[in-house]
Amino acid sequence: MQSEKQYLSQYNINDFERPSVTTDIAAFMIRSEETDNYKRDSENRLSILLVKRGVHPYKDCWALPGGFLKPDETVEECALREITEETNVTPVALLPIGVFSEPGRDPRGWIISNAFFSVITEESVKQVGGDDAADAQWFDVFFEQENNGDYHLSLSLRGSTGSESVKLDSILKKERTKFGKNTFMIKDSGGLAFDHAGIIAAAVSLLRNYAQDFNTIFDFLPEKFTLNEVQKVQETILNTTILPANFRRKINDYVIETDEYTQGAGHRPARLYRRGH
Amino acid sequence: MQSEKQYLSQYNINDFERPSVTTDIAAFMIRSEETDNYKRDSENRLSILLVKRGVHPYKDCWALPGGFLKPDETVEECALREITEETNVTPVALLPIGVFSEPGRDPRGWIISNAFFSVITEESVKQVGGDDAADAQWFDVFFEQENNGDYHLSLSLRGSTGSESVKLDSILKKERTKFGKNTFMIKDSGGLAFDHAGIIAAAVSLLRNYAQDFNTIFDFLPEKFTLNEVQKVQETILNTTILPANFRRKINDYVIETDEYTQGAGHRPARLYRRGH
DNA sequence: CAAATAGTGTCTCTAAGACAATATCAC
DNA sequence: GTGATATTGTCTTAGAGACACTATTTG
Repeated sequence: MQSEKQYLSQYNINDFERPSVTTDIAAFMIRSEETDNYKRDSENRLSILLVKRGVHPYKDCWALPGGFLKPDETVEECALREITEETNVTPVALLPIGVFSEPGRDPRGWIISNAFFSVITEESVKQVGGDDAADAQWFDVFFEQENNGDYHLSLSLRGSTGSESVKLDSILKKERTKFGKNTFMIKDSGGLAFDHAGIIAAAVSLLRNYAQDFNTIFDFLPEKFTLNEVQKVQETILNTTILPANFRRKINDYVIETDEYTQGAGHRPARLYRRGH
Repeated sequence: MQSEKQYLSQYNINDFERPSVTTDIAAFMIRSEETDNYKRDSENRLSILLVKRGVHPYKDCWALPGGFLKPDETVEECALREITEETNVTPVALLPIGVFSEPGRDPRGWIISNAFFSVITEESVKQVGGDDAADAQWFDVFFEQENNGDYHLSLSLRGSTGSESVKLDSILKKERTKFGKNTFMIKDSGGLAFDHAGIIAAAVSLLRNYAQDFNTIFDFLPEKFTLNEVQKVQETILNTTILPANFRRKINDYVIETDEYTQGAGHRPARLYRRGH
C-alpha cells in the first residue's frame, strides 16, 4: 500500500499533454466628450481598450490585451498584471467572463483563454497622461441586435492629427447550447484577432447585466459625482433613457449627500454625492 | 520581414511552462422522498454527486467528479464527458461556475480547474438504475450562513443497509476582493478533497441565483408537472416558502396547460403543465 | 431672458404579499 | 367526514413610469 507521499514522489505531471493558458482582458472606460454648447453637459461614450499586435499571428490586427499565465499566480492575478502593465493604471473592477477553449482558436496551438471584464476610470487614465502609444487605444463601443437577429459589434477609433481612424465591424450570432449556455458565434470577425469579437460581445453583455446594479455604475465615476452623472453612465451602458425624476427616486438609497455643488456649468448647480452603503 | 506562415513554423509552444487543466462538475439533483402520511406529498431534498477517490492524493476522500482536459475538446465538452461517464446520464444543464487557479491547490503540481454547474433529473437517474457503485453517491446539501457570518456547508449521505452514513461539514468565509469578485475561503474543508468545498459553495450560490428563474427550475422536473411540484423545487433550492396563490400567479405566464391530471394522491387531483415559451 | 440642468410632487399601473374562501380526492 | 392539496378571488402595499411644475445658473 502506497502512502500519499510515495505516490506524489512517483507522480509525473508530464505524462499528460497540457495546454497553454492565457488571460484576455476587456477593459471598459466611460469617456466624456465636450459639447459645443456651453450650457449642455458633456456626452458619454463607452469605450474598450484594444492593442495592435506587433507579432504574428494576426500581426497588425487589433486585439484584447492579455498574456500567458505564470506558475505562481492565479488567473485573476495574471489579468491584473497584464492590464496594469498595459495601462499603468489599477482597475477598479476585475471580474471573470468565462473560458474560451475551442480547439483551433489560436493558430499557435493548444491555447485556452480566461477572459476578464474590467473597469477603468477616466480620472485615473487622465492622471497617467501618456496615452500616446499608438499600439494601445480606446475604441468606442456600439453593440446592438439587428432586425435579422444577428448582433452587430462596432468598435471605432476616432482619428486624431497624425493617426487615421479605424472602424471594426463584427457580426455575431447568439447561440444557446442544449445545456443552457449562451455564446456569441463569430460570423464576421471584422478584423479583430483570434476569437476576440466573441469575447468582447460576451463582455458587453455582461457589462449590461452588471450595470443594472448601481455599484458597477459607481465604479466608472470619481469619488464625488452628481446624480445626473450616474444617470448618464447607466444610460450610456444600457443604451436607454430614463426620466430624471424617477432615476432620483431609485438611486436615493444608494448615495450619501455631500455639502458640495458643481460650479460654472451654465445652469443650476448640482449637489455632489458619494456612494452609500 | 517574416510572413505569418514562417513565424508559426518557428514558433515553439514548449518554450513556456504550462499548467495541467481539469474540469470539476457540481451536479445537482432533486430527490423526492415518500412520507408516511398517504395524503401528504413527498418531500424534496437537494443533492449533489460526489465520488470517493481511489488514488492519492486525498485517497478515500469524497470529491467532485471531473478529469483532465484533452487537446481536441472544449472545457464544456470535457465536463460533459466526465459527468456522463460517471452517471451514465446526460445532464439537462451544464453551465460554467469559474476557474480555480490558486497556486498549491493541488499537491500534484500546477493544476487549474474549470468548475461547472450541472442539473440531472431524478427521472433519468432512476431509468439507469444501477446506482450501486459505492464510489459515486448523491449527498443531501445544506448550505446556510451562520450567525457569526461564516457559511456552513453540510453534505450528508444517508446510510442504507450495508453502508454507513457520511456527513461532511465545511466552514467557509465569503470574501470580496478589492476588484469585486466574491470567493468562498475554506476555513475547514470538512474532509472534502482539494478546494472542492469552495467550489461547491460557489455552485450552490450560483444555483440559488439561477433558481430565481423558472427555466432552471423546470430543468429539474420531468416533461409534465404540477404547479405545486415546481413550487416545491424552488422552495427546496432557495430554502424559502411562498403562498401557493401567489406562486401560481407568478408562474402562470411560463407554463402551458395540458388536459391531464394527477391521480390517487389522497387529495384533489392537480392539472399537469408543460414548460411554456 | 433663453436654454439648459436641478429638484419636488403626484397620479397611475403593475407586481407581490397576505389571506379568505371554495373544490375535490383517498381513506 | 377528515385532512390534505388544488384553485380562484380580493385587499393592500411597494415600486416604476409618466408628467407637471418650480428653481437656479451663465452668456
